[in-house]
Amino acid sequence: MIRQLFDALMRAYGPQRWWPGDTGFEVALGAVLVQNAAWRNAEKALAELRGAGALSAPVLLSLPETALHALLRSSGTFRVKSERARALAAWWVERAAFAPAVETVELRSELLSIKGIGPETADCIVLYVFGRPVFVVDAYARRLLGRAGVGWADAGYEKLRARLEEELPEDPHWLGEAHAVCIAHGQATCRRNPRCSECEVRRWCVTGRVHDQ
DNA sequence: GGCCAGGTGTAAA
DNA sequence: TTTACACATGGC
Repeated sequence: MIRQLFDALMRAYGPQRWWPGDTGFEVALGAVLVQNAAWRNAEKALAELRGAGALSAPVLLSLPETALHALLRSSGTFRVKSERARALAAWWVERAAFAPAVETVELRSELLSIKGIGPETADCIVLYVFGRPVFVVDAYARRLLGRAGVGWADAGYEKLRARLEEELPEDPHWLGEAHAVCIAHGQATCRRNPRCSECEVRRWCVTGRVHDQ
């Protein structure tokens, strides 16, 4: 049932080519910068960093605090994110090269031990940077499942993630697309308007289709 | 002007 | 274990 819902969404929205980024570090940094921010604004900060030649961990670490603040300003909460970006960069310099040899569970807990990396951000990195099969639980996924009538949609992060990973393919590419269509669908439907909860997801429950036609 | 965006850490009950 | 709040910019 969950599997079929995602399949329907994937058919409706098509391949998403997500997550964007030229390097692993850029993708990981993007996951930090998008925290509680619109992607558009996170992207601006990444562009600023690129312009400054600071889209690499060692260079980012070498920047004075004030310079980093200025570059990250457009992503919001820039003082907080400067510290988080640095913590990530420090881990990157030290550990990223060893990551391929580390078990997924271990890699995940390493990332979670970095200050400023919580479960969602860690899973984005584990999935999109290191290609491990994890389901990224975000607000969109939660809302989607809730509207589809999934009873355990409001369970805690770990519980929800485990349950979804149990039911879905253990395939990083598929799970990446699954996360991406949650976002595509979430952004295509109104976030607050209650009518939207009567929208495509509910219709899917009846017709097996996300969109008409 | 007000509300919100692909969250997390901390403090307090 | 749960809840409340700070963090701060940019778009609508």
